Parts: sequence; C-alpha cells; structure tokens
Amino acid sequence: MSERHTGLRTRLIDVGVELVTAEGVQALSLREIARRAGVSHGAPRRYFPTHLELLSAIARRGFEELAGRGVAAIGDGTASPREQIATLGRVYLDFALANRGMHELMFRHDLLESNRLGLREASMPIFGLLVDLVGRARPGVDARLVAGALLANLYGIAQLWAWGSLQLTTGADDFAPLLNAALEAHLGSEER
Amino acid sequence: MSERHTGLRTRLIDVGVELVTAEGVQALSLREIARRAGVSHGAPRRYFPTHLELLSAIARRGFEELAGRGVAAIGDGTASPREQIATLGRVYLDFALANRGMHELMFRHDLLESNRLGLREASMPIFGLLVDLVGRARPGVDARLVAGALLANLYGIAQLWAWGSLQLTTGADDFAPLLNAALEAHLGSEER
DNA sequence: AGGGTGAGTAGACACTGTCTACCCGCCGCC
DNA sequence: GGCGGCGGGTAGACAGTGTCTACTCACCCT
Repeated sequence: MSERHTGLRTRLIDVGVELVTAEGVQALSLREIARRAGVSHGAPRRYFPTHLELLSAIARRGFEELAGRGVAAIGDGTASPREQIATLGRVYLDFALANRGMHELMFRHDLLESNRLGLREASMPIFGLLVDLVGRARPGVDARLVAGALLANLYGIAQLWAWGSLQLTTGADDFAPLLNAALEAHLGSEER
Repeated sequence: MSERHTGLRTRLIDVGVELVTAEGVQALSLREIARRAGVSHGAPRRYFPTHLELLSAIARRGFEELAGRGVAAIGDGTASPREQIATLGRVYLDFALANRGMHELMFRHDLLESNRLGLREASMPIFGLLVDLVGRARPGVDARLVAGALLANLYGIAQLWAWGSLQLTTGADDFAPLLNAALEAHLGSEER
C-alpha cells in the first residue's frame, strides 16, 4: 500500500519483466510473480486466466522493446538499406545476448504455437520492416524469402551463440564476424 | 515381468524417446517416464541423479540418430561437397520437422548450457563433418565461420518454420525454397 | 440504507522433482 | 552351507507448481 495503486495487470507484467531479466525464464512461476507483486497466488487469475497468458504478455513487452530499439537505432532512415539492415541485426543480437531470459521467453514454442496469445502479431511489424529493407537493398529477389532466411540466420546465431557452441567452433570472441558473414551471404558483399 | 529384463537404464531412455516423439517435450516428466517403464518414481534416480541428466541422455539419442541419418544419406561420399551439404541440410530439416519434440529437446537451453551433460560433445562430430565439407566446397574462406553461419541458418529455419511464422511470411508451403536460399547465400549459387 | 459486483484471499487438488528410509534377493566369502 | 553386504528398486515425505472454487470485503449506484 504505497504508490503501487496502479493496475495490478500492468504491475504483474512489470514484475515479470524484471524477474526474467534478472533471474531467467525458469524463475517466472505464477506464484513467484504474484509474491513479488505483493498479492496472493490467485490474484493474477483475474487478469490472466492462465499462466501462459501472463507469460505471453511479458513476452510481448519484449517484442515492443526490441522494435523500439530497432526504430530508434535506424533513426531518420537516411542510411542505405544495407546499413539499416546491418544496424537492425546488431540491435537484435545485442538485445538477445544482453537479455537472454527475455529472448528465450519470446521464442518459446508453447507460447508461439498458440495463436490465441498474439505473439505472432507482436513480432510482425519488425519483420515487415526487415522485408521492406531487403526489398530495397536487393530489388528483383523475393524479398520475403530472403528476409525470412536472413531472420532465421540471425535467430540461429543468437541461439547458438547464447549457449557457447559457436565461440568454441568458430574461435571468435564476439559475434561481429558471424553477423557480417550472414549479412554478406544474404545481401551480397559490402561493396556490391 | 516379461522379457523386459534389459537394463533399466536403456529402457528409460527408450521410453523417453517414444514419449517425446509421441507427445512432445512437456510429457517427459520423470514420473511419467518411470510409470511407462513400469518402475516406481524413485527408480530412475539410481542411473540418472537428476531429471536433466535423463533428459540429456534422451537428447543424445536424438543427436546419434540425426548423425546416423546424415552419414547414411551421404553414402560413399562421391557426390560434390556442395551436394553433400545440401543433402545434410535436407536431412536435418526433415528430421527437425518430423520429430519436433525431439528437436526441441535437443536444443533446450538448460540442457546445452550445462557442460556436464555431454550434449556439446554429442553434437560435435556432425558439425565437424559440416566444417570439412564447407572447407572443400569453398576453399579459401574461414570454413568454421561459414559453417557456423550456415548451421545457425539451418537451425533458425527449423525453429521458425516449426511454429509456422515462415509459412505465413514467405507464403511457401514447403521449406525447400528457404533451404536453397540459405545454401546459395552461404555457398554461392548452384553453378559457381 | 442496502443490494450487487469487481477485486483479491485462502484453501484444496493433482502433479512435479528431489531426498530419505527401508527392503529384498542375490553374490561371494569364510 | 549359513551369512553379511550390497546393488537395485519401493514407498513415503517434502516443498513447490498451476488451476479451481468458495469466500470476503470495500465500494458504488440507485
């Protein structure tokens, strides 16, 4: 009973975001979130009928945050499409590796597979932006196909890097070479 | 008490493999595996001190199965490196999409991040094979880097395809175009 | 004033992973 | 040939989880 008279719904999401970035995705139990929000374990049910819906709401915050960072980094969009894509890739990998718990949550199978939870829609705008940029960077190719392949590549790099396999196998200690390799592969070499 | 006097250790893994392919990764509770193996819930503990170790043993089966299919598909290795890589990619994506539960288990963060469980080693040989083929297909480049990027790409395609996002965004109904796009991107176009 | 309702509490239930005490049958050993 | 030890498995307890349900309680509107 202080100034936390904000709606419990948003407070639960706030607590979840803090918790997942601080302690990882396995710490996101319904009861622990309720505990940290200062309510009983049954309270969240009024706003989120099931645990997965609460997790999805937290994951949506992640997508919004990521999209925000993306458009902020692109700025006024005067750079070349190629450079904007590279910026997006860097922002994405930075985000994924700095917020591993959130990134893992955002791409959890059980959340994404249920269309009811709106995660698909939350990730759409940023993918649409990528498709647009790819179309301008490489006119004449199937932009959605190339953008899909590039997105898959970035996602795979984030995942494999997160658990250290790629460090061991590629010998590098930061992901820039991998990112550049992926960009060159899908978009052509730096100087056309 | 029939002919199941085979060691409980391997029987637990067998049951786990059946269970994960039939009902998915969330069905792999320790107690359910023990139940289906016909033993009490405390029995697995003698062979697998913790639940994660049992899961890792099941996942290792997955890596062995995948590696087996890979070398079987490559055959005597007379095809060009490029074609062998394409074959490996197809085998991998087929496997991942036909055995989603097993694929999800094989790349679970909590399993891979703990080096104690030997999953890293289980996935090494097949990656080494890929590095070798990439080195022969594209002499002069950093084979480990390109192979890492390609592997990340394949993994990303498997993941994103599994939960349907790429169908929606690329409009395709099988993954061959995406696979070809990735191969061309990382290895150069079909006819050099 | 008083009924109704939205918001949160508290307890039960089935289930999970881990730990511990027990038990039973088989093996080697003196 | 009896016997001790022990590998391999059982059964119960414990804390924790998600879901469901009965309930309380403050507030609002007429």
